[in-house]
Amino acid sequence: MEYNFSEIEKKWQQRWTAEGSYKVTNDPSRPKCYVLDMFPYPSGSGLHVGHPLGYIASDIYARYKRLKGFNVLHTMGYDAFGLPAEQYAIDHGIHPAVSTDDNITNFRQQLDNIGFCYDWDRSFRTSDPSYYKWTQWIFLQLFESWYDRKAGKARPLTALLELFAAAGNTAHQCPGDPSIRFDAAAWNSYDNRRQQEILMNYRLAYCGYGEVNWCEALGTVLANDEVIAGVSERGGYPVVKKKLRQWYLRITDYADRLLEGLGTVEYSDAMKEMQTNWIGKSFGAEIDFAIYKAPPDKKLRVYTTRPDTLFGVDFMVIAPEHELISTITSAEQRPAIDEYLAYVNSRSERERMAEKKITGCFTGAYAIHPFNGLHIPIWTSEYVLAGYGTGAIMAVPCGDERDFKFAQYFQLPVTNIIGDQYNGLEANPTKDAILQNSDFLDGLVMKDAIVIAIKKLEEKGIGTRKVNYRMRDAAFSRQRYWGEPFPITWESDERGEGQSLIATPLDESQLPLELPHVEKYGPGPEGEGPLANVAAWTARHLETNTMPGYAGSSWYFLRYMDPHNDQEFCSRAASDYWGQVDLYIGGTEHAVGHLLYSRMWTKFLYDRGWIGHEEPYKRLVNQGMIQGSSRFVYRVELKAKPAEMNSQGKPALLGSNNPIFVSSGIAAMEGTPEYHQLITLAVREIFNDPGIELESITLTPLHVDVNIVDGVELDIEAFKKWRSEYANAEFILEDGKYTCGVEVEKMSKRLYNTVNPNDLVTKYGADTYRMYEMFLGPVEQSKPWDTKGIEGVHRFLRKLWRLFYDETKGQVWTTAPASQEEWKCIYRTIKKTGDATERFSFNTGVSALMIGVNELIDLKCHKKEILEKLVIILTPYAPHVSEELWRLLGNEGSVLDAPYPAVEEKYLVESAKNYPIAINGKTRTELTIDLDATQQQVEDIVLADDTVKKWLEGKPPKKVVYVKNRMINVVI
RNA sequence: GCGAGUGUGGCGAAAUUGGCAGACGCACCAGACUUAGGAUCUGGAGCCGUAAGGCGUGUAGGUUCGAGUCCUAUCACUCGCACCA
Repeated sequence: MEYNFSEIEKKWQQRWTAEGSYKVTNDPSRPKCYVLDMFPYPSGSGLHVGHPLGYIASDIYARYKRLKGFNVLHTMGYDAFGLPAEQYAIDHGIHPAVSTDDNITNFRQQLDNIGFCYDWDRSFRTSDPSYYKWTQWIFLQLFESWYDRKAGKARPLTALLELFAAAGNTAHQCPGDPSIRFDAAAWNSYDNRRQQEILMNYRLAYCGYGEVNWCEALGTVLANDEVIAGVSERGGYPVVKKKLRQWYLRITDYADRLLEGLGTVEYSDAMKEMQTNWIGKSFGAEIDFAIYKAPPDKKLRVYTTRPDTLFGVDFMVIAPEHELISTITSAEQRPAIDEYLAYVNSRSERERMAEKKITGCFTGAYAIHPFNGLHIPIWTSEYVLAGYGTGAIMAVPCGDERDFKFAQYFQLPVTNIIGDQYNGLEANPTKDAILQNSDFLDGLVMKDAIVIAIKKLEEKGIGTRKVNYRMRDAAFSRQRYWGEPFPITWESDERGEGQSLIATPLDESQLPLELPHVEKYGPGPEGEGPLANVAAWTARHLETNTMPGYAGSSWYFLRYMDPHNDQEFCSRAASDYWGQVDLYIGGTEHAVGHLLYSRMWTKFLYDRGWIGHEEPYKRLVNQGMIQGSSRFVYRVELKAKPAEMNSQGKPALLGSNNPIFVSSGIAAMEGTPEYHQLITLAVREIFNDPGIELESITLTPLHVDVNIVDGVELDIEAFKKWRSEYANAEFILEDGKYTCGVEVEKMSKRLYNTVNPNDLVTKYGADTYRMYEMFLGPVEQSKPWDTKGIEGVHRFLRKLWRLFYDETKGQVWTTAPASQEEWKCIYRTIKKTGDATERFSFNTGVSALMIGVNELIDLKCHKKEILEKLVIILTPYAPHVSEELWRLLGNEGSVLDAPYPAVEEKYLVESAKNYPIAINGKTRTELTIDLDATQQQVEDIVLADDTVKKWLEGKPPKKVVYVKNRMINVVI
């Protein structure tokens, strides 16, 4: 009876499904564990071996926790809405609903093959109306809520209305526009249109005009995290700034709590760092500078984190978009400024990013230093961004690199306020220097001076302490088809003014607002979404934008807890039971996008009392990326010398019809005489013509499908079949083999370096495949895929099988009682495997199992009472073979619910230890000594040893270091 | 430029706290069984050296009885951010 993995796996997958073995119930009487994968966008190219890495890790952990007695929630769904799905559909001319369907079918089949323990009854896709009904519902709650900064939490808008009616907004500054101020009387006098305008500036989901990242090629706006270096993350198309009406999430109001929350979760430091940087909190001051010869109410307000350098200011720089620029520019500078602004306008975001040259222009205006009255020239330059701080800075060239370069370029004088800490050649951004030339700050260390400067500025009423964030409110609308429609209609106000439409929420009873099926989903008119082309849609005055991809993924983890509830997004009982996700596994690419948004939504739902916890993911593990290991063949095109001219008198091109490939070792010699000679000889043989002389050789490396390469050796027959044009290819070999070149690249179909899990499962089985992915190395680590080692893991499972059944002898397991040594072996294995699984060190978990099996083979142990424990601890890693063996041993229930064996420590305690004996730190010998030996006993034993005596050469040792249960070191 | 991370045999890696460096596996070598072996089993193996022994965790220092692990400097690679005042 041999290990027939394909039969075993098929059998158990069917039975587990039929028996509902993975069905999870919300059972508050049992301890819970929630293990979640970042759900995939079902791409058209299906899964390659890189994708399941995290899924296998979480599956092992989920199964392990189940054996440990936890009620484990583990399920899977699809992030089906969004730009990639729509783009794929457009590229392939298939409706996104159809392509998404097809892709999901394919994904599901691939996932099922690997044997995951998902409760598929809880699965959904974000594009299901029954799901996005609740995405829309949460959006409406965001729309109807504001952030009460005093209370530090979101509250319903109705509470704000009461506050306004009673006391205006004096106690609750308007987050959207701080200049909006009114008392109760004013509020009550406003008409509905004005009141709605004001409320829009408070809503957590709001609509406004703003500079957005507009991508013409994709025909939509993108969030900041979807734009990389001036081009779109998807497709790499140019992105420009454009003013458009957009929906936003007021995530900036959650900036502080998103930062604080990082202290309560277990994410990697790198992940926390990325989020912290993205939020970009900085502490500083806003300072008002009077402008020379300007009316006193026209002040130049700058933001600085270094108010201590106030006396080092040599010039001011304002952003080209700054509102003051038109009013302060002097007559003689006007032409230069106009020209400069035109130049800035002509530059795309991309150009600015790519070529960072120093540009700028003097406005002709001067600011007045509030303490020494000096006149400070005001410049404008691209390097000051309109969107951050006040869009204006005070430039301190001796302390800031950019200011310094600017000063140098325009030959502006530099004031030194830090003495010999400034060398005149570059700026020194230190905070530790002692200030000079700084009036009341003289003699202070800079970091202490910051506080003092702010205090003085506040006293004089020309500055205030100010916290700034780099993070902007998140753009929340897309001018695309394949997303959740906004449950919003645009109603004209009571005066029927077409220009001032009021965003009006649909009633909850009208949800879900279903996405209409359309045949064509091209862009609508004037930057509007495709829905603007749907007459039935526009007739209802419905919002024509759709929500971005991250809307549905911001709360999906809650839906798994209560997936079929059509009264609520998730009952409070369900979310209270399952609580936080205990383990969340996914890639780093979602570090700032998805994770920040879902953290914000969770905090919001918590604020409003719908759930009881405010951080969604307690522990986050980022699986590494599996890179592709590409293989290359080297094609040569050869030009023969004139002696070989053909009938037309042109040099013959050899290898253009029947391609010729040289092995990588030969290709590597390119350019050497040996290379030329070797190829010439080979070509003479191929064409059976000893007269051929080559004039030139052109070498082209080409990607070849990794699946027809064994290690680096090309399967030539498979290669000829791979492409019809290679059917008659010729090969110049090395040692009778064709060796391919190797390079590590991203895994992608285009590079022919993808490996499909299905192929490996067919060849070795799901259990082998699962274990091999884990055996590759730590989950968090990125590494190139290499199929080579999978045989070793497969061999392990076959060796395991032979502990139970032998090909010739049949059953070899017995019910004989186990020996002391066998117990010791199994308990050691249980301990090591369990510990490894607990700390996500799945590669060492696999190796602990291998060691255990090797030892049991050495012990010739075939005892049921030992083997059945082994089978249980193997279950998380290789569930199919474990279940099969478990049943063959005569057990009744499923191994999936067997109790994880406890470690009996008594079998593991030792009375003596084989100590390494080191001389001066170098191990020279070993001695077995009782664990409770005293220092004196140890010294006596060690010094009597022949090897030690030899090294001592008769002299007494300086010292004998004895660390119990570790080692012994003799110092000479 | 700034921030984070990683450097260990031919290869993937291991070494929870400073205590036998290289577990486990791949590839490799030798042998056994075989008509055969890309099956299976047994054994070998970091490098140099016949051996004794020496050298070994990117490089150079340091702390320590003892360093892959801690400290300082430096190099290389990977990732993230990139005019954020």
